[in-house]
Amino acid sequence: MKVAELAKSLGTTADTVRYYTRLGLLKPAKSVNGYKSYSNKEVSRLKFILSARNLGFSVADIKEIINESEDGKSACPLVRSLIKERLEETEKQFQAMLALRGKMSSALSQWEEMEDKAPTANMVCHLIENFEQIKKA
Amino acid sequence: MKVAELAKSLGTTADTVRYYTRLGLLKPAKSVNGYKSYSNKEVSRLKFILSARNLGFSVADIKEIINESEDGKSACPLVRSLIKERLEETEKQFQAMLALRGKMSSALSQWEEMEDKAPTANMVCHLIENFEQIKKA
DNA sequence: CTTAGACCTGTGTCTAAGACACAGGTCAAG
DNA sequence: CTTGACCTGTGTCTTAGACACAGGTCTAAG
Repeated sequence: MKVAELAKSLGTTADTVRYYTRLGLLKPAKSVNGYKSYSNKEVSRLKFILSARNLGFSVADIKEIINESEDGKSACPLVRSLIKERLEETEKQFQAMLALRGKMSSALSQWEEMEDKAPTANMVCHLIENFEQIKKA
Repeated sequence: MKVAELAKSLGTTADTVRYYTRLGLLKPAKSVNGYKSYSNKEVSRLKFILSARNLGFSVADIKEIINESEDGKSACPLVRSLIKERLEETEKQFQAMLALRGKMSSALSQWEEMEDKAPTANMVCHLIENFEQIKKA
């Protein structure tokens, strides 16, 4: 199997496959013509990687998980611990985005009814420089 | 004013100031000793940049805004149009994070009551490989 | 057999927004 | 003058791939 075939068969891109290969997550054999040749084992390996990415694991996490399992150990405890970390991070980012979204949409609606002003020596744009979020009552 | 002084006075880092300087958003004079020397104008300029970043504008956006204002034009229309774009992006990311968060927390709770398993030839971790999100009723 | 064109490949570079490392410069105290 | 503390500019690193590109491969036509 060539790079593009593998990629298409699992709905991803050749670049992604190459990237995982570069990191050593996939270990294709060398074909006679120098092309990388992926076996069925690589297919299920890639399937695993894509599932894990989809669940929020980083590529580094996945590398760690694979290493553990290649030592014959159960990766389950590691997997549980990693997802706990990632979930916390996601929660933080989620809250940050929530706040940002509120700020932005508040700014947008304020600005729609404010006039344009030309810049001055110490003011680039009064919309931004005078914006203060209205506190919730 | 030296880099670190400027940074501290506005609650940011010297690296950030250097970064904006590298991009040409700040234009310090050269001090005799080769150090960059920031004036009061730079202070308000940096204040503007930080406000804009805080509102979700990218550094590239800010560069564009500043360029507009340095041409003497009002940047307000550009600012309104840019924030609309950024807000849409933020909304998309927000929804993505919402979904991811749900998936992750669902996985975590499922996995807490599942047993560990050793890896097999075609399975790295059954927790991940067998995970399927429970559809909402 | 040869050639043209389409498609594929591996490698190297680029992205955002700074953080970090590091060799060397500056400055005040002794 | 020297020591040490702090500061500086420059260059490299980060994520997870996307993109560019020179060149190789393969199929069909001549």
